[in-house]
Amino acid sequence: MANNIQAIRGMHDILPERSPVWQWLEDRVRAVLEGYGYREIRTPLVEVTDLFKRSIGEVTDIVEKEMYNVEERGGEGLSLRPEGTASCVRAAIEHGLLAQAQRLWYRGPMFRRERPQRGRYRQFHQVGVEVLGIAGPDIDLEVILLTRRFWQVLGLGELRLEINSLGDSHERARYREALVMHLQAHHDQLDADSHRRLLTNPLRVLDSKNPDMQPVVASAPSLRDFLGAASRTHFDAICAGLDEAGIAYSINPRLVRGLDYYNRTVFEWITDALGAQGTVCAGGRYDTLVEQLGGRATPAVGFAMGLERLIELIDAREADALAAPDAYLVAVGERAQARALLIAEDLRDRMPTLRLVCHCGGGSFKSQFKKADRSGARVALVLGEDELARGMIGIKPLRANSEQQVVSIDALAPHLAAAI
RNA sequence: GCGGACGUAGCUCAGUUGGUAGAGCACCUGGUUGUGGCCUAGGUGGUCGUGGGUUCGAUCCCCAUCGUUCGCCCCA
Repeated sequence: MANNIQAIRGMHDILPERSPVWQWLEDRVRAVLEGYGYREIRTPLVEVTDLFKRSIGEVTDIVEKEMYNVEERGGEGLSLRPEGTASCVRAAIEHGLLAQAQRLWYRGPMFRRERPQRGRYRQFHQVGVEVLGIAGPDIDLEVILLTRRFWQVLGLGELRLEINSLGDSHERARYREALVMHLQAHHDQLDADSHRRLLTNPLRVLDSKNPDMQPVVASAPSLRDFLGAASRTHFDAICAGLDEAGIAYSINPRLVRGLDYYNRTVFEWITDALGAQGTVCAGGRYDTLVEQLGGRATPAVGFAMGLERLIELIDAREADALAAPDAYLVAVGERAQARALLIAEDLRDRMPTLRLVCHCGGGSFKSQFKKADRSGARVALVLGEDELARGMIGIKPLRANSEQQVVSIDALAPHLAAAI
């Protein structure tokens, strides 16, 4: 291990043993998104640093200390994307997508130079959705319904939904002032983190996990009291919709956001199974972002979910079973091995969807059968020198206790089709 | 970024009050078996994360470093 190069901190390989779950997750998620008419958008992993400064916010941790910046000779600063929304909006503006409403989704790796922990990695993967150009609360609701369907399809229980409204930017600004005043009045009761947050993101103080902070937090003014009629109506409509759809949720007035661009609706799906990194999916409305990035004012809602966190909640058995090959071709003896490759090719020609592993590299019947078992294949095709001499090949069900069937090599395909 | 824990074969771990290490699973070979699944005999495989220090001698002590992990911070 001494001089070996290893993957860098917080960035991990997904090994073949694990990839079936990833593929299963990605396939199912994609199927749901297509079922709602969302279309995939793929954007570069690298963007001009300024894009993230202007969208996420200059004073956020992400921008201040967690971005991977890359140098380009004589050019402007570039960064590995720490999230997906900014790129989507940039692309939508750049290519005139905003002429009509857009339901977009994306997936891929994101990069944040944080201290790694379970559920928090320096390269991690998100699937996200961005709906651009629809203002009403019905689309907020659709997006939440969509996420609930994810959990149904993925077999996840035990996720709870928390929602809140941040109001529009004016309401939020007024609240922020009131909150800062309150916090300053109790300055001596704040812990070090909260002192810092007072300057950077005062709303975050409400989120404090320090029990000593609870009195100050509890006596703070409530954001809800600062919402205007329009914001309230919007929020109430969503709550009513959730009720009708039978989605349990709790309104968490302290649910705020680390990213600057959110307004009105914010929501999070949370699990207790992952310790400190329990938020599996989070999103909300960001009606001012498009304009902020130079596009014409366009309402927007979206969310992102962390795939590593979801993977931890998924039972991998079904995925592993789906990933197994249909058949495993066992061939013992030099001539049989050489012939096996050709037989396998012929089968793949005749059965385009067949998943067939042809054993290579020799070995005894015993060792080859062992591998066939491991592969999860339903049947083994058995080709020994004696079978080969007679132009025959064996079809033997694995796992089940049934008899080997010996058929002519020329007539193998239909027999194999019947056996799997 | 802050504080704590951990780092021994591919995997899960045991162990040495300091004298260069073991088990189970996996892998390879053989026996038994109706050519694999059970059972059984044997074998390969580790400079005990890395670098330095203390010591006659360190995997076990000390320091540093890298990595993982728990909480904080942050967030998906």
